[in-house]
Amino acid sequence: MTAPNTWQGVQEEVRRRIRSREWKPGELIPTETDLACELGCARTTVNRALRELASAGLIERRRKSGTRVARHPTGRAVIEIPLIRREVEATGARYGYALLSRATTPPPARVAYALGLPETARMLHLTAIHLADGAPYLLEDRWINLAAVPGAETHDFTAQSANEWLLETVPVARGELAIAARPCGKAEARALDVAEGTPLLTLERSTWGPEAPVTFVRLWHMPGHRIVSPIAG
Amino acid sequence: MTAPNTWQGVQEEVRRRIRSREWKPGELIPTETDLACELGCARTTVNRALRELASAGLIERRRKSGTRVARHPTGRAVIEIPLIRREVEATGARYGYALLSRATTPPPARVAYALGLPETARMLHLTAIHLADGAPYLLEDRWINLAAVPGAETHDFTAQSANEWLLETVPVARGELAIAARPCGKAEARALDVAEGTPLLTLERSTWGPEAPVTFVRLWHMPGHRIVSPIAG
DNA sequence: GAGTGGTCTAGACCACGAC
DNA sequence: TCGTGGTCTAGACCACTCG
Repeated sequence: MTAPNTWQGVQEEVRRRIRSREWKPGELIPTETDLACELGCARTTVNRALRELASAGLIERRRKSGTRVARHPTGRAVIEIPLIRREVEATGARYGYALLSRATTPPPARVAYALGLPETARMLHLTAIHLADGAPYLLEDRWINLAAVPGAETHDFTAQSANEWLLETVPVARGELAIAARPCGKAEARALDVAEGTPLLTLERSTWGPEAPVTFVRLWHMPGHRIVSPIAG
Repeated sequence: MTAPNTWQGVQEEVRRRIRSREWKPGELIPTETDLACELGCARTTVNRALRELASAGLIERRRKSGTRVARHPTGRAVIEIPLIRREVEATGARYGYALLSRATTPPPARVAYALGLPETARMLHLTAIHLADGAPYLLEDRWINLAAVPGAETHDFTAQSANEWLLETVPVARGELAIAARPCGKAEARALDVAEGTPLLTLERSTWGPEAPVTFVRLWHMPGHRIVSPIAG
């Protein structure tokens, strides 16, 4: 039990009232000042508690009109995106990495489109495989915008994955993640040692620096791979 | 440009110093008091700014030892889980729904395991299809724990999806999401009108109430479906 | 033991937005 | 206009944890 005059306590109490339908969906709840008075704490404390509930989507707040219980509480799942090496090591397995191919070529349309670059852009194309205890774990298909990361052209990616090098080298401003199921192609089948056409979970990440697009990567997971995460509600 | 003595301003400045390597990964940064003094604001303001950066994983804080720049900044993608009806309507399409099957049977091992229930538990098994502009959008394969939601046994799910009914009826305490790529089975192929074996993106949600497991659902998306989300870093 | 972050308070002013 | 949430301040005490 948390003390009721702490922000956690206030939050707990508000959650309870929402769960128990004491405050119904769409309904207005008391103002911060009133709640503070009722629960015997400062308004600041109530504000902190409610602010977090609002960012979690459980309530909706607007100046002047007040705070309402959300009508359609939308759950949220947070997916962590760690270094691949750490992801492998976290399972207790030994991590391995090998560069499969390297070329400086213009990007295919889908990559140019995802990053908002012209198809004539100079890009470095790398494919690499990540291993767990010597077995294929993940296939990485990466495109790096040489205009944004000129150092990549001369860097040696045989020892360290582009994943790690970029993270250390380039300041990242924003990114986008796309998750999809795709049939394994011929090249992926060979690299991962699975049958062509097998359904594979793919993650695509587009990354932008402060000014220019930096990199686009498609990760092919092994068959059966699952992304698991708790849902905050 | 945000005023430097607001919490957003402080956060911006700290982010800048980390991006510019002025404060390097693993390095200790000044104490809240020092920063407040330097930036000309109250310690409370600095605290708020740093608290959010810590929960975003950009810095690591410990009492007494201080605040460090995280060594391995792990990106995070937040996936929203709305009502399926709202998800469809958000695309501008007309939403449709049809119940395909209904039975009260013991769960298969994978469902029992996911919820931590015995395989002898009484469960309601529903399959339903969600439509966008009359075309298949999503196949729902749901198991409901009748011990936790007795009302489900007599409820009519032909008009309203279990998705919506449960959300309105049962208080949810926590949940888990698993994303995977699976080959389309015979039943799914018929319901979604796609070829058997086609790679489909599946979402599995397990949901618990305050005391007991409530429901397990597997959602089969149409071929090519992507989950897209910004990455916070 | 002492330094650091974590939190609460009481008061104040501001910004948005419904009326 | 004016009520509501959003934020800043200065000060205080506490809790954790390192040396």
